Amino acid sequence: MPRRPARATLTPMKIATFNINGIKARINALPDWLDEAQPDVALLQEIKSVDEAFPREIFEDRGYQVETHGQKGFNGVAILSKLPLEDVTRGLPGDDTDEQARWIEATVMGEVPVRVCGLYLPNGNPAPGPKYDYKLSWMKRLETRANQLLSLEEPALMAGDYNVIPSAIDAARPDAWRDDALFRPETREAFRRIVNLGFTEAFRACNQLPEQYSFWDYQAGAFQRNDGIRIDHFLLTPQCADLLTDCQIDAFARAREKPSDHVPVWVDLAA
DNA sequence: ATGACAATCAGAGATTGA
Repeated sequence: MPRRPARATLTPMKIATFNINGIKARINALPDWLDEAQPDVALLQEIKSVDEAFPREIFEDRGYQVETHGQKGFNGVAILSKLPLEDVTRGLPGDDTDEQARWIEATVMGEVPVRVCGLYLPNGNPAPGPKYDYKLSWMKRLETRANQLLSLEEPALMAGDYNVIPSAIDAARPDAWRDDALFRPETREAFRRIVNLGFTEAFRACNQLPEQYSFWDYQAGAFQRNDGIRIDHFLLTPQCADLLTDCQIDAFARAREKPSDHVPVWVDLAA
């Protein structure tokens, strides 16, 4: 991780990503984690709710501005922010026929403004097949947006559930995932293509240890056996990476009452 | 080899997820 200390004049900004697997099902676990972790910004995926049904008061009462991009039953993303948000946009550009709610952007107005993009990348199983084709085409659109963000030369990040296991070290049993849409070579190649444009993958910039996961299946005691995968990521532009001071996974959230199958991942930025 | 688990919509069981 960057050794340079945070600039003393700037307050740390904690930005988290969390696939909550349904806001209705996480109506207690999410507020409990927010109260404990105190992120300034939380990017949420799989709210599985239309905008009108999202319980925004729970979060507004805690001082968060709430911006949602929902749909009925599946998918859906949101941003909670204690700092003002500007220029909120919804939907990943590049395909007007795509009706799935998987992308939301806003500028967080801290001392240093940071453009944040919350994403829920398609799962893609079964692969090969139309769902996998959709995943790869979505990643191509993501690459286009990533290039646009880089060209601004400003602090920006893209974070969320990428549904990508970047490397074998990021799975407890990589061989079990070889043919899966989350780990197929084309998936990893598409992810690398984006990272290699010039992004910093925040977790691996801070931590090279194995057995660091952000998802465990609900079945067969996967969490208890730490049979997990790391699929929730932060990609930072160079100007954002300059602000990075820490990135951690709140694995403890998986041991709580009625947990999501994902846990929060967060960065600290000197912004 | 299969199912195991959870959530949603709907109001049973199919679909989706990873």
